[in-house]
Amino acid sequence: MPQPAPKTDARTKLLEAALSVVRAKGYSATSVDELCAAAGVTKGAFFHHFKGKNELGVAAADYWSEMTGALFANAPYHDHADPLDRVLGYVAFRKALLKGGVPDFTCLVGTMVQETYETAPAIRKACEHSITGHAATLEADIEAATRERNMAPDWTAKSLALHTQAVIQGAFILAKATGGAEIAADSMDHLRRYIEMLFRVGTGQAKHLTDGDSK
Amino acid sequence: MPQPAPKTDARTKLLEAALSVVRAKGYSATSVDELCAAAGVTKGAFFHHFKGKNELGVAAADYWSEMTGALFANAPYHDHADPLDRVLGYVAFRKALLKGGVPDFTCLVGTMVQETYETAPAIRKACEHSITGHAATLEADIEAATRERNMAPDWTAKSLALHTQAVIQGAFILAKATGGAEIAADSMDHLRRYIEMLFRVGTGQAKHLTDGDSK
DNA sequence: GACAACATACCAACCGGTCGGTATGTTCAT
DNA sequence: ATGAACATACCGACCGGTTGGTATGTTGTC
Repeated sequence: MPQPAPKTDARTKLLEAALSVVRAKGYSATSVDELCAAAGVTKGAFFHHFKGKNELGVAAADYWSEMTGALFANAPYHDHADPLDRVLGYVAFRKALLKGGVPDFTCLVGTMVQETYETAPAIRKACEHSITGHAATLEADIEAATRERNMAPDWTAKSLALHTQAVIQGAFILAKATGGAEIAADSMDHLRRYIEMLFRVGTGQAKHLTDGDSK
Repeated sequence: MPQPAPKTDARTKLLEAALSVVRAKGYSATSVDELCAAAGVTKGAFFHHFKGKNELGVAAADYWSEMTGALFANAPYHDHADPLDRVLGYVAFRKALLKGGVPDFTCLVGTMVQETYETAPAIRKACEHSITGHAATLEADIEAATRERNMAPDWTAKSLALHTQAVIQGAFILAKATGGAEIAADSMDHLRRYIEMLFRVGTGQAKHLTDGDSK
């Protein structure tokens, strides 16, 4: 009673509900009523916290950035000394995340931006920020890995970081199309192989790892 | 003799309208009324040709397969003698297609499957068929390229063919998120580089041929 | 008693889908 | 060759449910 209990408030419950419902049904097909029902709150609570559905969309994208940001920040792949191992560890971590049903491991902002990129600029921007912000966490390690090896590649660390996101997002689409994660896992294997090759046979004057395989 | 009407019928006009409207707004956000208005037909015509919205979704995916199938079948990259050149030519062709506004070059079935994979199994299946069918047109060339070089890779032609689709679909998502095609083009460059490296063309050394790095 | 955090009741617009109807063939026995 | 019987393509008013959104409480806390 004197202590305000740490109960989850309606806003958080709505955002949490948005994560699961929108990932399963898409943004447009998710109604406000449905969101309220899933969150166990009423419509009044919804419009108390959000001006409208689109504002919830933006908030959900931001919330997603927060959640996934924490997940990846605390992931063990950062412990590697070699920045390249951190990058490869990231890809392995992404692959390990492919568990459970398709809606459980796919990306909220990747789903949302497809539906809203032309019709809801605010949501598009929030999704862009989420994806590019996440890619940016890889960029430093990629950059460090090239510098450590005195490479002068004809690609930028930024473009490779974004490419990993493209592969991952595309893998999710294939998973949704086939109804399973297997193809997505295969694609991430190809991504891992690509990165390994980039840092072994530099395009240009770079050279690396004269002895055998890493495993 | 009595020729069947040479005018475009309502069904085709509706499918054509679906391609552009759905790619811009998504499937769920596209209403039947809107589709009819864009096609210049009435609602009666719509429900004469399609049992419901979902049946149009399936027909649109099939129509998309038909249209893109013809586009790629007639594309010039098939003329290369070396199957690897055909694969690389395909990637270059996909990159060259990144012109105009984002809704103009993105993929209908990739967009639709994200919204419907859980709620409309028939559409999901049609989209899966469209993507895997398109990937299959690459598989033979990839297979031939490996055989021609006596390679025994630890990846399959099928998985690489599907990986190209993952990269392309993911590139579209990034294009939608950023509002431009530049990042998508960069990602396709990475894909081209990956395939080149897999087959050790360009600056790479073809040291692996009988090197025994396969399983 | 002011204010935030919710709940309840309600609305107008819009949604997918239905339905009775028309215009234009096509078929085929007469 | 005609005309009844039937089929196809399309029209647009209409229906009931759902939508995002609003207006107005109620409740607990400072």
